[in-house]
Amino acid sequence: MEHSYQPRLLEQAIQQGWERQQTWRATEDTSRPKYYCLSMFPYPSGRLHMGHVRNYTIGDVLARYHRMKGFNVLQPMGWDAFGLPAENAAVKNATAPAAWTYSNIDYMRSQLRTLGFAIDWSREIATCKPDYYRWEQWLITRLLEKGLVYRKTGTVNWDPVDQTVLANEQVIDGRGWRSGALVEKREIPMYYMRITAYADELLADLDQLEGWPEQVKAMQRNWIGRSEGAEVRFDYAEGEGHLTVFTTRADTLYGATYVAVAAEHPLASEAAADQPALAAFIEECKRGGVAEADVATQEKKGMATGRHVIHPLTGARLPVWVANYVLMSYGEGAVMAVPAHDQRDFDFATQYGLPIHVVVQPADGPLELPLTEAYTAQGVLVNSEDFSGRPSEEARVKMATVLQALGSGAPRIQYRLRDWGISRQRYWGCPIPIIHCAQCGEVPVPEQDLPVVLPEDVVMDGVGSPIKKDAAFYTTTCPTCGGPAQRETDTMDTFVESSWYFARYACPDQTGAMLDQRANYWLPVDQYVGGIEHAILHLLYARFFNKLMRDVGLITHDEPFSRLLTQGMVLKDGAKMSKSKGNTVDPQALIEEFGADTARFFIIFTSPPEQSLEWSDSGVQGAFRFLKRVWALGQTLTDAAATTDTSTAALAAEAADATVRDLRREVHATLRQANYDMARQQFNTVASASMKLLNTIEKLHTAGAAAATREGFSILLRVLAPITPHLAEALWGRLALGGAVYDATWPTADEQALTRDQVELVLQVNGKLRGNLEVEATASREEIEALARTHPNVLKHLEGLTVRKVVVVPGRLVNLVAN
RNA sequence: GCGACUGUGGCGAAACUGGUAUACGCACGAGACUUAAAAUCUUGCGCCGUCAGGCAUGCGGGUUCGAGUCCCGCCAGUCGCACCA
Repeated sequence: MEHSYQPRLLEQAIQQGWERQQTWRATEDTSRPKYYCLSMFPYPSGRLHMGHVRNYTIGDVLARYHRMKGFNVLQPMGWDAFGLPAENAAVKNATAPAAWTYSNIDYMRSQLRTLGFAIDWSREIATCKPDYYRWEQWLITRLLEKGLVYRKTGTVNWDPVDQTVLANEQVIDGRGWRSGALVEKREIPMYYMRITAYADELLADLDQLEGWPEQVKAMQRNWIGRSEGAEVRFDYAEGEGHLTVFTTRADTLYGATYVAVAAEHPLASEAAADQPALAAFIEECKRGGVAEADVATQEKKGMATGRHVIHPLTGARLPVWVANYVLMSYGEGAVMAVPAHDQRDFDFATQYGLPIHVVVQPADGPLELPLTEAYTAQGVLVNSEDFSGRPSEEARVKMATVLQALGSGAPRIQYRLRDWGISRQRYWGCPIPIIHCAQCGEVPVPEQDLPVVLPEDVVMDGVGSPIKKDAAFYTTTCPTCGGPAQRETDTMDTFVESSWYFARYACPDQTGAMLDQRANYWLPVDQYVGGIEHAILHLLYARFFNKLMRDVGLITHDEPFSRLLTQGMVLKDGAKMSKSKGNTVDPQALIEEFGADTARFFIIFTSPPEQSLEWSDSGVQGAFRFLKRVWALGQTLTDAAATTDTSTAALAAEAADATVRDLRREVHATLRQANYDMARQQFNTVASASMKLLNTIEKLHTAGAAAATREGFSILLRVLAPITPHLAEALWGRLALGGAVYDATWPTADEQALTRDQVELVLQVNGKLRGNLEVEATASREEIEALARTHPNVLKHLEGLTVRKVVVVPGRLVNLVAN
């Protein structure tokens, strides 16, 4: 028998056993409740990083725990395999993105296997494979027919030197990352998905997601940004035409002193035609990237266009300004400015000497003039003709009605959410299944011609996408008229693949349809685990796709993820691990030195799952030390295993000893707490509990209580089974505790063992700790109070004072309030 | 700039509904075993104070018999902001 803990050998043997027995293979089974446990699939960047290890360890703990609780568990894994890094690597190493990606997948799969996750590998998918993305293309063609996919222009980052579109992360301080050239905004045609058509449902259904963190739901609500207000039409004072603005404060309409438009607004370019200074200013506004964080933090600037619009109620001529803080993508790209009641407008008006008209005042009196800041609260209207004297809320509604009667506006609901631009001008992505025909326009690729396969054997030269230069790819014939036509050469945003993979895991081998009935068995995902950085975009898009798939009749449920756990980042020296900072820890080296169980235990123990985790090499040592102690005690107990009597009678006989009884109570109290923590997903304290259990069991062992020791150890191994599955399984087998630990029943605390005759109370005088009191568990409030008043240290602190009140919290404390 | 979150010993953290602040670890000190070291085991460990006791959960207020926990206002850090995934 081997006595020292040798995790690598042990773990390999155990993993081979799982593979032989197909232990994690999941099949539909209506006799048990199902539990679909999903961790966000990785981008195959080359090697696993600690964030992956943490993510998948948390998911694995949940999967294994639920299996022991009697659930039919599915835990799949796959690869988010399209994306920009493969193109960058291809240019750098002169390889094809496909080859690089596949070799990364092979390596990372082997890494995942050494970590011992309970994954059903038979369901593995890679999104860059045609048998996956063909169904995404199929859905897009359906959505095109339904009008949920459409084409319009969108703004992108343009690098004028490299003549290419840049991702936001490739724009650094307003310059292209390779060329260093100043980036410009440019309008190009793109395909969009009409997510705004689902805005109300995406908002409303957040309320049914009880298993989601409140902060994620709050972020999604704010992102969707539903606001009720009014649209107001301003006719041009010079020439024909009008512009429309959206406002949530129609009550301040009489205070509008100018209108601001985005640099891309048609009126701006029209006015710039004969004004070189204005044209130059518009060019300046177009400099820099499209990222909202950059736009929002830049200095507020504007310039008068010389044009005016007519105020719909007063008929006044208001000047139109171009302002760099107005976004073309929100609303109509124009805002009415009310400096007296909007802080941003106030700042702008002050900067450029524009008038400030107060039209709302607090109910309790007029504002002091001149204003030093905008008055943004609600109030009572003034200087607003017939509306003067009305409260804001009432005036707002009335104003919209009056505008509507005049044909100058209407009540409107506006969303901050914009339609989802899915076109990318890149190679390594899913081809958009559309054919452009001079005769028939844009024609979806017919179902029988799908998939549109992305050629994998290409040369990346760093300038443009290979399929845009590949006539064999883009030359085709029109499916409608048979005439010569061209394929779309843009590919899709990789968020599209990750928006439905969770459903495909249910039936990855289905070649005749996107999904089949197995999806309705497994879905919705019972537990989704992934990084908080995905709180908005990925999760919103996946929710959207779930509803799209529902509405084409593929699935029946409304929401994809019933519960969500957003795990925190892995830090070292207080900073995110990254190559550039040189503070990475390689999971591979860690596993080779200490084994997967130590890595898993450390990660679970060190921080609660939702918080960031600070890496500590000595913490890893501590985890390893603990597992060695478990192993050592397990070895000792193995020898006595066969002869140990663990019957209720044997346990009762041992408990005649007060020390043993107290220790056994501690075991069950710790277990009760661990179960509570497991249920609320606070796994770090479950790991703590396993350490406390070992401490207590060692004392039981020293005390010679063989039955209680073995009972405690069998509890410990089951509590550890989800966290350190290899160690738990090996010792469970050696101690002959019956079957395999992953199929053992999850332990519950013995209520009998938890009962106690005496309880300890805390004594306080005026809220300050002054002593302790041991009383019978059955003692009454009066008895407790009487005892408390006789306690020497309490008497000392009551000297010269009169007790005014006595607070007794049963089982906890007595507080004597005196003065 | 906007939205969301976090802040407790030297360090990671615990404290369920407001009820003994610092569980469980790490680091460190002392001791045992050893020729020695490693490993292992035992033990101590918030700060100030000789004791009595006092002070401590980012900072400033408030509610309460009692606040790490609830409320208000600050400060610092982290995540997201639509073409990184």
